[in-house]
Amino acid sequence: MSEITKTRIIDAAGEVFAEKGFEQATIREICKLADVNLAAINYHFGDKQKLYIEAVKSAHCEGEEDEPLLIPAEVPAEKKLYYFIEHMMTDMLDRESPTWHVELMMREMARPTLACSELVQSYIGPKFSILMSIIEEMVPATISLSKKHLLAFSVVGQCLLYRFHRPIGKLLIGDEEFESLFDVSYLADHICEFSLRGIQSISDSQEASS
Amino acid sequence: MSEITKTRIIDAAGEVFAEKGFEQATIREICKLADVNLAAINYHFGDKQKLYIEAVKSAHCEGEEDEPLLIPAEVPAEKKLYYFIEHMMTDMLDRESPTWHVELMMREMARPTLACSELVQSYIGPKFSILMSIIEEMVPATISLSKKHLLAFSVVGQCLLYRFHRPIGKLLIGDEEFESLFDVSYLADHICEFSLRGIQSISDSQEASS
DNA sequence: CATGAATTCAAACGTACGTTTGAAACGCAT
DNA sequence: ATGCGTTTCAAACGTACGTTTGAATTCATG
Repeated sequence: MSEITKTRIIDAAGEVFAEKGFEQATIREICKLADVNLAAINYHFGDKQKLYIEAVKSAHCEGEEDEPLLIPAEVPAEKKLYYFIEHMMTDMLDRESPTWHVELMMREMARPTLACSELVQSYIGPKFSILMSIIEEMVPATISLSKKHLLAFSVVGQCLLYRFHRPIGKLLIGDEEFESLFDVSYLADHICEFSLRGIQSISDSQEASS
Repeated sequence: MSEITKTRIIDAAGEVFAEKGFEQATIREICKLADVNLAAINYHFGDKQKLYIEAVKSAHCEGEEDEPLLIPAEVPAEKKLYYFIEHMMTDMLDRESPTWHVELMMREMARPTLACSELVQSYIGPKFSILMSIIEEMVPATISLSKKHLLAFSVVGQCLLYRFHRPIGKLLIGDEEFESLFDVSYLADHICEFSLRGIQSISDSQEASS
């Protein structure tokens, strides 16, 4: 029963894969970090690829419980939207050095591999469904599903920018200025207010045309 | 005078770097595509890294002239915003297989390397400035620069989502549904309308508090 | 304690990569 | 045609990688 070896390898692999990506990570570095022999990866997982998939799986199994997104049903939809955005931004940004679980999932989002579809199914999909149901509370029932998808994408697009294009942002407006914006609740406030009006706008124009 | 060799190499390099990224691209593949000898890269550029930087440079020098963004000064700011968004979306999405110039710049945005700062300075920066000046036409002068930056980020965040997270989108809502949304002017319409209200919202709340 | 399967280990294999080399081919002024 | 700097070429070098191997070790079970 050497499950402890397997988990040590997965932890080390998650860390290294998160930092360097699949191709740039080497099993030698992973094994050194896990303090196991080189051949252990082949023995326990088969090859590098299978280890990677296990690491991604582990990323969204362990990571999810961090602070689950539980939104009280009785609050108005506007407040739910704020909770959602704030939770998403916290997950992505609010750590000194984010745990490899998040980092690895973000990497998988940026450049999907085989492990991606499962990640979408068991992690991203459920979150997206929550957002969709919040949006559905705010728009008339007559609005088409496509329009609601666009609204959801507009919300998450604003959030993801700060995760995926941070270096560009710093180069664009300067390090200090950009970092000074980088307060989760400040950003969440902005995105939420911006989006609330946008959502109203679309549902207004839909009602007018129906 | 073997400038033609250099340009053949840069073209091939741009293509391969765009498709596979810096690390995954091999100079052997580049040389084969360019139909030059292996040693040509070292002779003309020094090493792989310097070739990459030259390729990125070339990407935003040649690529820029495609269809320059010229917005007539007399149209209302709302229309300027639409032009901007539509131009950005067209650049990023509206090609069967996008020219390597765009692809390479997008790759550099997703994971910046040494070549990034120059890309920001000479390509992204100017575009961002245009967006900022459009926003400045729409908000009261009293609004802070930070708030205007947030507004600009909200606009481009919505646009970039469709470029960088297309595979996720397809997995989330289904291939056909997602691709059916993928019409540049339809998306630009949505993002523009969504953003116009968002921008108004922020400037309203600013005026109320000032 | 003895036995056999499960696990670990050091070492090596084969391959692919970026880079270097030294000679050959070319272009061009004399 | 001769000589010389520039450019191309086939071949090799050194290194790092994923993977494999077969022996050594550990461990549970009888």
